[in-house]
Amino acid sequence: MSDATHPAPKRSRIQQRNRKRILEAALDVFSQHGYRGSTLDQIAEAAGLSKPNILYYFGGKEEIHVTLLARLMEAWLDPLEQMDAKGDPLAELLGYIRRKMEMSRLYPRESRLFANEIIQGAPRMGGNLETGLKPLFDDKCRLIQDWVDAGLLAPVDPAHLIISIWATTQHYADFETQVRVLVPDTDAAWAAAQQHVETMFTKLLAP
Amino acid sequence: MSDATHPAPKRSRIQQRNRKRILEAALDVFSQHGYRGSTLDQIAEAAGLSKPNILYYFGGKEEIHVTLLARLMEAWLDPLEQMDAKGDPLAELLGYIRRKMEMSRLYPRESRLFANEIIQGAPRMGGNLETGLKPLFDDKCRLIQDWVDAGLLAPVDPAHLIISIWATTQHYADFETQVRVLVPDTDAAWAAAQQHVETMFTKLLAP
DNA sequence: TCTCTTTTTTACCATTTGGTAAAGTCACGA
DNA sequence: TCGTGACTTTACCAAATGGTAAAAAAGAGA
Repeated sequence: MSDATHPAPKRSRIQQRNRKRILEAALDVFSQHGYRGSTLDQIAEAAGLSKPNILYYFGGKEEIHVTLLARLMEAWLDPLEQMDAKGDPLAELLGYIRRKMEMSRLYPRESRLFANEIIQGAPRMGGNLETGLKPLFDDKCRLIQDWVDAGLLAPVDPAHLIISIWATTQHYADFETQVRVLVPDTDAAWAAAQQHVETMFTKLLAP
Repeated sequence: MSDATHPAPKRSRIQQRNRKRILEAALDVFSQHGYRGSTLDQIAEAAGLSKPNILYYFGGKEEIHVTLLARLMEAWLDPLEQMDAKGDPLAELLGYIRRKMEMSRLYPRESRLFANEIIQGAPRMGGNLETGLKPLFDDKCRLIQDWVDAGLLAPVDPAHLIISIWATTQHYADFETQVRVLVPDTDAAWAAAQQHVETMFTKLLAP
């Protein structure tokens, strides 16, 4: 999937390097201040490039943001995609939960970028929610329903199960500021958080 | 608790009415676009007042935002405060969960205002997190721990329990855009959501 | 009704910000 | 080494935005 505006299919070494730099810097800035709270100057400084130079690589502020969102969507869907119909239901779901917790710990910026966008009504996500997320979501809901029907999981509403998995796991990234105030020593706390979430869903799902 | 900048303790009828209008409009705008994404002109239009007129009632954009946050903090803490040490542990916690779900349904704008602020590092919350939230949080954590120690609840990490209650309940307000895409017919879905969340925590907490 | 205070409007302003034009500068193949 | 296309910088600009000054209008009390 290449972005809409820049036509070039092959990119020079310099382009690859600088586009990467810009996206990395933009992720930093956008995830911290939101779309409108971020300025091209901030991104430029973080990327170590001049503002006009950034606009040489991207059509504009919005294009950078949209590019980021589109790229991240893939990575975001991946853990759910991995949930396998052929595996053991409870193990598959717990694996999914573990992967999501891992993502919150390793990629909090990405999580906050999405959170910012969704909270504000996803004005720049285009149809990505409908075309990217919804089909996969529906597919996995069906899978979970099958598991429930087969008696392999306790009866549960698949849609709300997935939603509550997102809620609990992403919360640690999105509301990190709050969590840090309330639960000091974030390192040891991560283990406790992981333990808690896994226990919660194990008790919910065990048939 | 009066706000810092405006000294007047008694306010005229007109002032009361117009300050209320402004805060209501600002809640609408801020919760939808975040702090920097919102403009005084937007707020002014939503309030039906001119921009300079708004600045007659509030010292500036930031003061409006801070005032909103401070006011909402009280309402936000209330459901947790109500959790009573003398009641039945499971019933008290489920009551708390129900009140939080209710708040997400009735006051999604307030929830999103907070979410926006926290995600971006709570730059305008001052010490409200430490002085307002933390003491209550710690207090209730102790209460829950007592219940666990007394064998009235299944063993659970109190801090992460509260955090996961926040996560699951607030998610429905904060990520409403996403939920709406994935779960059509929001009316019937609310009942299912409530049911799901209550089941989840009942299974987790039943001793 | 007259006067003094409170509220509202009109006309501005300085800064910030996304974006552009055009003149360099650099890198690399011939 | 030289020319050509890819990359960078300098110098701008127009619009948006938070905020102010001061005049005008509206209330309220005597």
